Amino acid sequence: MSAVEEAFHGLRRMISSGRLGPGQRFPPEADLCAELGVSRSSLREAVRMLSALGAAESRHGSGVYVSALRPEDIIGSLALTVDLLPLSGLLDMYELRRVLESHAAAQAAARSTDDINDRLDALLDALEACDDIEESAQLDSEFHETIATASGNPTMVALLGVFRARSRSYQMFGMPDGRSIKRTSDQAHRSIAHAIRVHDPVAASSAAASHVAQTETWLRFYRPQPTGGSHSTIGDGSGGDVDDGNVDGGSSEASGAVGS
Amino acid sequence: MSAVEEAFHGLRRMISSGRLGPGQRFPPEADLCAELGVSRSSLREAVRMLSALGAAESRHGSGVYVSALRPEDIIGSLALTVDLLPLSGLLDMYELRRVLESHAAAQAAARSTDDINDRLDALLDALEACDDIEESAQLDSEFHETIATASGNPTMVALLGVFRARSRSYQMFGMPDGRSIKRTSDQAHRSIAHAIRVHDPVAASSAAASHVAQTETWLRFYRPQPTGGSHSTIGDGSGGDVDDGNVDGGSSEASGAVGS
DNA sequence: GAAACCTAAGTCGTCTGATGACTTTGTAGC
DNA sequence: GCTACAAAGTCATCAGACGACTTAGGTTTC
Repeated sequence: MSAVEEAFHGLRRMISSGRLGPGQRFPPEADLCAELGVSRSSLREAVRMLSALGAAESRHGSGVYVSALRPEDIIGSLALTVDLLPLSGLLDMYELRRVLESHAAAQAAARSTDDINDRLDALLDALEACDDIEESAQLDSEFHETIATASGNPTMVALLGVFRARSRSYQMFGMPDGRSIKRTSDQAHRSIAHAIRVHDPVAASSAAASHVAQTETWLRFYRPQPTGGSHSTIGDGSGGDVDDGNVDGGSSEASGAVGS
Repeated sequence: MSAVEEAFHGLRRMISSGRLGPGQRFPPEADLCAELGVSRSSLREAVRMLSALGAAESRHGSGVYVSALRPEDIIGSLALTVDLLPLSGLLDMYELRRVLESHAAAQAAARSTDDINDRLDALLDALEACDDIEESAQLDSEFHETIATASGNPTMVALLGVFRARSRSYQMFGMPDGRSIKRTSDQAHRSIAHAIRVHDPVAASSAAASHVAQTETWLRFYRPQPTGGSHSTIGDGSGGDVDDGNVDGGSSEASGAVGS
């Protein structure tokens, strides 16, 4: 095992063994080097890995700390890399998103309060009145996040957040049929919100599933122009019912707009 | 922005802009340092981050390469850190697992072939005949992975694999009622496999959901002894219907056994 | 001519030392 | 008590050197 791997697993073990708990501070770099038997460079690379994965956090001048170790922290670490996936892979993710979003809507319907329902309605009012592409994307995202939060599972919020962040790179509302797409999307949102308000989990679930599936279809057939550039599609020949022909992959730099 | 972050985003942009595609090689370290304006140490830390997240791969003597950028690659990077989560967080993840496992079973039921059905039956025969805790865990895991694979979505396979890897740290079959638990688990597996064989997605879905929920209940109330040590539970006061009282968190070092 | 071997260049992996920046703590002064 | 300041502790970054590994190309051998 290389020096960096050695250090990485050593640090990891300090947490998994219970020696260090969430929020606690690691010993100083010098001590860690001595204990793990590696140089400072290698140790630092190992710490970077742990912090990229959301399990540790380095504070300049203070020390290296174990993160809070909430599932959200770990899952959130995906956010910076899902952006890099080509579109063909994104479609696989949409199947997961559809299932989870649907479940979240059902849970939200079972547990919704007046506060939540009012907030959802307010967001939809603003969204329908909104003409700006970027702002629409933001409101759309908040709508879905509110539902996820209402479902009561922070891990779900984080995972759906990651999926949503990825979608944002596509100019869905900016596509040729943008206005028509947005109208359809607005209606779907109303259906979901209504089902949640009347505590109908089954209706909420299917409305959400249908909404995500619709978005997926737009993505697949309209082939939106990515905003940051494009790279070649990778061939993973196992997409199930996913027609992964020569769909071009792309990725986000400028933040575009999204319909989801 | 710090030097390492600068470098990290620079590297990331090389991919997202389309300048480098999956499998392609980055310029040598020296060139990257010059282009990004950072020292070699900082650059290397940035590369480590990217590789920890599954987006790049460094090969000694050869160069740094962009990964295949399949969703599995990215999601698989979670495997090394979910082990660190305390039990309270794990229960949130089980809700996601239940939903996804259930969906995968339904998809598998719709698409199962003779090969798959035979393989599932063979695994269950072996599992029921098996007395060794560790081997049981392995067979159990293969059973679930086969179903996920049959569902046709590699991203799902990867995500469920991550969840499963985490479960393995708990000695479920080794608990006081281990034999009884394993019998119940075996029966549930048979139900799932049967529903898949007869192409009944609804039955497969509910059988799988029920199986995961059962496992979740065992985990929550039996409080298995973690094998590697334990750390204090973190309080996230938002577990939905999850009763996150003073359940002790733990983590894996020795590979224990699992029922799932 | 083909295969095996060898050599050299290119590249990453690791270590060491030095300097700067930031945080924290304790102390002195008011 | 509060502020200001100084000192110690800690991480951030850079630079240089050497070793290990891979790759490519040429050479030898059969």
